[in-house]
Amino acid sequence: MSSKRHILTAVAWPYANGPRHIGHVSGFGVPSDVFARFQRMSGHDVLMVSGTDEHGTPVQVLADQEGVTPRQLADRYNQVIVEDLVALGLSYDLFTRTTTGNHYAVAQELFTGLYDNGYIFTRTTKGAISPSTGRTLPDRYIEGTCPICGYDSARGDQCDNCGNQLDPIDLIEPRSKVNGEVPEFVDTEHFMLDLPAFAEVLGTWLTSKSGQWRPNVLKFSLNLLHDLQPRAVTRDLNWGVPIPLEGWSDNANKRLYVWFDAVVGYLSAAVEWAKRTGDPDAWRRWWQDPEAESYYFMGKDNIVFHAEIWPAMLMGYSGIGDRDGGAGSLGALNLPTEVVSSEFLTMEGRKFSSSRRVAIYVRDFLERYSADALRYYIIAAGPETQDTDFTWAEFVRRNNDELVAAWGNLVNRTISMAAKYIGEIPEAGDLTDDDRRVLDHSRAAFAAVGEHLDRSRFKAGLQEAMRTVAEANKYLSDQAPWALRKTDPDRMRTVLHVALQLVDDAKTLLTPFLPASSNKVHTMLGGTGMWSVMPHVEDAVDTIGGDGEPTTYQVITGDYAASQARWESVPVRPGTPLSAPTPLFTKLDPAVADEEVARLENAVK
RNA sequence: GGGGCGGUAGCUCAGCUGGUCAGAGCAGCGGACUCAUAAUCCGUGGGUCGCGGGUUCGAGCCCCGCCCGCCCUACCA
Repeated sequence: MSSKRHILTAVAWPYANGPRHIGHVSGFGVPSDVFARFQRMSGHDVLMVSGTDEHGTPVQVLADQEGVTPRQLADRYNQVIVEDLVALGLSYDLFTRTTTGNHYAVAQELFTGLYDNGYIFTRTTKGAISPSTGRTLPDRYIEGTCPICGYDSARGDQCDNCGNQLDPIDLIEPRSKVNGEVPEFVDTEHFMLDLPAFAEVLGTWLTSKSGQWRPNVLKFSLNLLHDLQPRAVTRDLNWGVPIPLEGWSDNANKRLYVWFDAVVGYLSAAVEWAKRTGDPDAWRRWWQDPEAESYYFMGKDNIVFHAEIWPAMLMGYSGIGDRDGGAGSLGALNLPTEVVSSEFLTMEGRKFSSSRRVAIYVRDFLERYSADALRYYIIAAGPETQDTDFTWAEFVRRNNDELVAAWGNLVNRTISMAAKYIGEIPEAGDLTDDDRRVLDHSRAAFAAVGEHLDRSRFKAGLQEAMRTVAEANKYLSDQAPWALRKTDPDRMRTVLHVALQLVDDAKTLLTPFLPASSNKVHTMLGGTGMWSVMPHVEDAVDTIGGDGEPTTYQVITGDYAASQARWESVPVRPGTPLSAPTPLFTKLDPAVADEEVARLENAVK
């Protein structure tokens, strides 16, 4: 902890086919931000990157349905998602998108490197295409009668009635879910990533992570090694990154498969970030220094890409694997230090489902409640190691009893008293054993909470931080400074000094979780300047969609180095003027829970 | 079908490599206090740890079988 580390915080790329719901941000968003903020406060060099994932069939299909181009659709949802993530206070160094010229170039470079080293080969496969467009028709978009049970709405990949896995070519009377036409099964040539060539190196690497990663991620990944198959990296589609090979690059209907380019985003975003800082090689400190660390945050549905496929791509590009060959022109690239996957959030007992509108969108949520209230709930009750259920009643309860009653009220009662009785932060007189003990505990909490956060145990970290809040409330009850006011004013001043110090420490401990409210407390305690810098939206310029003209788009970034926040107890300064505080959080009427559930029921109808 | 994860007090969840591990918070009940967004503090009842076997001196924690939920199964990021 003493030396400065380079820590890449790689956050899953939200797919730009709609607004994101609170399940999404509880998986990748809030935990990664808590981690990044904590590491920055600890003095480390953090690079936190992500962006919207905008290619692929789902975007294309949705765009067709709405009568817009995929690019227009991606633009729209990129914008929505950027606004939501900024509103949540997620401190990306760069949140960009996969449709930039920079991203195209880096994705193609990865492809080329893998190809040159012999890890990508072509294979002719039988695939369904839409006869009217010539595009790949994914299995899930094909419907027909199940050859096994006769169910007439079986999907191409699986029959929902009998549960059997299917091959779309076996469906009786297959039809496209997109437009009803009969799909055509044609021979089509695709590039494949030779995953089996990495089985051994992946196994060695994964095994070395034993005891470090969350066990479910590790077990799951190791198990996948038993049956690695080559995986297609191209599709018949014109919405995506062109294939950078002679004879293929101008094929309008053959593109890199969306997963391939999306996962390269972690690297391309780092490169883009470096260019923006004016030091184009700056990204190398996080990707090529052997001491640098990288943490990837995502939901459990993405483990295979982050613990298996992306590492294989990095190895292949770097010249590690069954076949020899050197590193590509960027040089060898670091493998993930840790893949931090969270489980899923359900919603009042049901799965989130955008199509059935069983969802609470980030935007709707933040219109009515604060970002910190949501952040608090996600960390305190979110799906860190197992699926958890979001209920409005529990949200209201946590907000009212924990945020408002415990923390908000501690801030309020302490500063109120100090402001009313003294008007400034008082000097401490002689400290009693009780004073010293509670101050020691508070200081010790930095190591305890920090240990949890460094190991991505956010729930435990928050609990530990909130314990100091409870201790401070107890301290006030025990010492009763309001009663000392008449009997022993000097002692009262000491008690309030100690209490204010506890509040200040708790504010620091809670900063990674609740940055906006910690900033408020900083100000209330007479602090000036910016305690913990929040992200902002900024214009960037690049070519978009791979075609010529440079365009302006918006990115999330921030000058986080300007933050004063450090992971340590800082003595409060006696004499600092204090004024009556304003409430830190809003208490919610319990009726809110019923209203929100009703709103959800109506949406479902 | 195969694989992964989970099923612990009324509710939401902790319990890492088997031996105070039967816990926390909330809700309930009783009390204290009044500085504070009626907030806070103290005390207290409550569980056959999904079901059935097994290993062990000892098992929520290990093994086997079953039931239920969720996720993945590589063409819904």
